[in-house]
Amino acid sequence: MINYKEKIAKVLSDNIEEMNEIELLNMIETPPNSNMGDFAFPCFSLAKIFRKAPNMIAQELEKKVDIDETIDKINTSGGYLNFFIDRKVFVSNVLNEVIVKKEKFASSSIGEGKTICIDFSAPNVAKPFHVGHLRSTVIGNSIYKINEFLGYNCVGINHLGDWGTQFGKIIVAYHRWGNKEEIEKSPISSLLALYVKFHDEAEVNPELEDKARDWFVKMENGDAEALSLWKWFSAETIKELKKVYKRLGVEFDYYTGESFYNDKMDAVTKELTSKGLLTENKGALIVDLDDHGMPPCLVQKTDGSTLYATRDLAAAFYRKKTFDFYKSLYVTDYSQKLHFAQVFKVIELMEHPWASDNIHVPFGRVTHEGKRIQTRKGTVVLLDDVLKGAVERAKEIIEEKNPNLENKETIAEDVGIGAVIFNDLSNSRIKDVSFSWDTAFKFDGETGPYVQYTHARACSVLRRADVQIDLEYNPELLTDDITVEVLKEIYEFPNAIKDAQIKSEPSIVTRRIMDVAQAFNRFYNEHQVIVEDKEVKKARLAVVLATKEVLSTGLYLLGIKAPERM
RNA sequence: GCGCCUAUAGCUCAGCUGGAUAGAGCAACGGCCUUCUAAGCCGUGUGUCCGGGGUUCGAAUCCCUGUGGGCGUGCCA
Repeated sequence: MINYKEKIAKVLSDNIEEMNEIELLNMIETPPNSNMGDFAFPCFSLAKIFRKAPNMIAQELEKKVDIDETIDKINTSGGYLNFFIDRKVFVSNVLNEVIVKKEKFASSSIGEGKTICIDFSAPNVAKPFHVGHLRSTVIGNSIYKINEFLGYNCVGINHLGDWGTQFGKIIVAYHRWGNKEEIEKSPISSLLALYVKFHDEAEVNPELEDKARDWFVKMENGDAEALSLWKWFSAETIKELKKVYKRLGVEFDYYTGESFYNDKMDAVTKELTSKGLLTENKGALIVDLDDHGMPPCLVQKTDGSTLYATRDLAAAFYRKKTFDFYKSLYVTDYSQKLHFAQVFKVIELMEHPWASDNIHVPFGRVTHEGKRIQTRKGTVVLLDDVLKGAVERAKEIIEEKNPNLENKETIAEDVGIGAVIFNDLSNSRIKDVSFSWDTAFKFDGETGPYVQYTHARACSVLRRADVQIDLEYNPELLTDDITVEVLKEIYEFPNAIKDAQIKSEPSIVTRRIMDVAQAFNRFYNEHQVIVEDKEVKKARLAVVLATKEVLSTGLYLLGIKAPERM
């Protein structure tokens, strides 16, 4: 597609020797209102250089600057030089690109040959999957899809919380209060009950904590009973987890949880020792990070067992060795910020140049009615309940609006789950989200169903028209404000994806497809597409097709289904 | 105490590496379905952009400082 800003910057640089093309490119902006122009160049900063008033400079440039047929006219307004694009050229340029590339529109090969590891979701085994885990899952999944779309080779890793002292706790609890039949019947809820009970009891009986740590030491030392219990608990929960992922449409390339690194931590400790980074402190082994303004990174506990950081170090080395990644992302909530800063710093101190390729992608925490969600306190909002509610709501609306729809169940599932995912991906990931049952089930306005509905609507028009869409349409019929607005949004779509990739920020894609949908709905209400006039019909259908492609690609990148009817 | 994050309309949030009258959705009220899906569209209004300084021709945006909220700060993950 035509890069207008580059074009303008190039011509400007021929007339302004004092600045280079890149500087000029960064100065070009979009006016707040399209009747002021499509692109603008503010001349204020040139006032000093030329010792002239900005509006004078703008007027002089107006006379000198001449682009080509892509720019229809240039005028000035105060200190601004405003460019008006040729709408016919613009419209056909954007539409042709989408019509030719179809679902590949906005994709790229920029990442070819580069591997990106994405560590996401990582729920704890033996604990229920709640709305908090959902964030890492959907953000990570979308980042995966976005990178893949831009040509990167992605490796999705589910770093399950399947190792650590928490298992000691469950083993202790199981020995005291558990029974086999109950766990087999409903593994997650029984294990959770044991976990909660443990914490309640430990408050009055703190020695339980010591017993739990002892059991974890046994696990790390290969104790048969400890390991067989651990294996059983893990297997039961992973079975349940896979059902959830299937429902969410999320896949992983590897289910290598923390336990996977059990035999890979020694090597790290050895390397740390040989590089003189490990020091003993109060019986524990640490890497001192005082010089770097951070508390020490704990690598081994007094009792000889390992920690989260030890496993993350081992994981980083394993991933570098196995995948030779270009970047390695960790999608977790921001409370782990310091932890990752420490781990990455340790790798840097070990003098591995790829230390800086590790990136923590933090996101805000989920609260429920202002309170934190804590598994052990029992204040969880279970994902199952949320999905169930959303799908039921979708079903109700279908019965009300479109009772003759085929495959109601499937579509209700797509829409309900889509609403939940979309909601989680619509704000900047760093912001805390306050979960509320009301907004989770809202299907009006800036929501997933709104975008899905718009997509289904576009599909419906295309189906009814039943005309093959090709490049033989007349762009002159598409130059009105409302239609051009749709194409401007589509024009920006590829940039949104690139931006989202750079920032690991799926909400940029979410916002953009919202805008596309909004512009399209305006167009849809203003212009009848299926009309007698064949020329008009064909031209408008091209806009419908382009919108449909962008919406379905956008939803795909967010991990949301785009049903053709709803 | 120290470090990081955050503060924009009644609520939930956009606002790109500073630029022209600060924007959406929700909620409220009014209008639009004998024409392609009304889960839609159009209209009506509200802002000390947390306070105070500073840089700049220009600051919601950058710097300093204060305040509110969140998170982290050695044997959890």
